Amino acid sequence: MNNSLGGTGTARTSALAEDLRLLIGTLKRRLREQGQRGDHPPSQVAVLLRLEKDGPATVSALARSEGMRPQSMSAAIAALEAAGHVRGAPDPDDGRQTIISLTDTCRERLRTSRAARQDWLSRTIAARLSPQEQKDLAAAIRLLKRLVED
Amino acid sequence: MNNSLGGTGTARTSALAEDLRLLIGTLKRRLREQGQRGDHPPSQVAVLLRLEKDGPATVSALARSEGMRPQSMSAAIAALEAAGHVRGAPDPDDGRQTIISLTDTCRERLRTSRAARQDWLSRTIAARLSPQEQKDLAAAIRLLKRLVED
DNA sequence: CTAATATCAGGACAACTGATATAT
DNA sequence: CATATATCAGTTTTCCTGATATTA
Repeated sequence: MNNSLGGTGTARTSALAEDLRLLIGTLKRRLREQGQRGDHPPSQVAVLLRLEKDGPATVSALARSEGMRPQSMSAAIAALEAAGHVRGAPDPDDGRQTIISLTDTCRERLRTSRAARQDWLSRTIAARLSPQEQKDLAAAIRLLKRLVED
Repeated sequence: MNNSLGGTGTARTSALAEDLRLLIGTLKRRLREQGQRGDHPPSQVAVLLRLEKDGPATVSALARSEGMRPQSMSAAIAALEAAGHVRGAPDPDDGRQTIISLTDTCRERLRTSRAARQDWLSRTIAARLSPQEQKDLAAAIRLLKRLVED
């Protein structure tokens, strides 16, 4: 809280933070390069991930979750439905709503794409770090998790 | 290279990779939440970062770097110029070209925005990790850098 | 004359706002 | 009747392709 760079930590903490920030950017980029998603816009991919994580939902609920207008979400859902990634079914209890859910095909594609990214990282860790270094990395991950808690 | 999950590493390596992948995603998200960029589209922000990193360049060179058409880059540059973020000057040696460079104001904004993200991370490290844990983290960062080399 | 640079014109797409039909 | 859901219509933005003027 007294170095000249305006931070609240020591100079060594600042250097550590810069190293970590740049490293996170690079790792994220490398992960993204593996196992490409389909050619849908990011917002549509986000909808698929949301459906996978939270289960079936209505158009309006999805729009709220993704910070989009319901009209835009309708169009996005229509595109995803045309591509066979989601399916709509009328809600038996509320005739206004349509329940959107992932198709099994899409669920499998998401799993495969995730596995591709995961496998690259897994292979790289196995190839470049010794068993002891892997233990050290596991310990470091516990430290890093503390940084994002709460 | 013989576990049932189809990976090439051991089960423990796979678990490590999954932990790390999720952690990277969360850290990246937290960093992004700090110090928001202006309301320019991502491709225009990318142009600013490119100019900051590599120095002044022509419209065509920028278009090649960012994987855009020169016509689209022209429009992007016009928007950035209207916002006072870049400035164009004719090339004295080649009358066809216009050299695009960052304004001092923009360079300062980029620095400030980066510092905001950096400071959050720096403060969090200082607040949540003991000096010994910070040393451990520095060692772990050296390990992680090996994963992205080459 | 050929190649490179930048721009003008028009189109496609994904987000937006406003208005409307249907169901609770 | 008031509220919520979904959609129809039109606009804005950002990318694209095709064609053109200028300079090397």
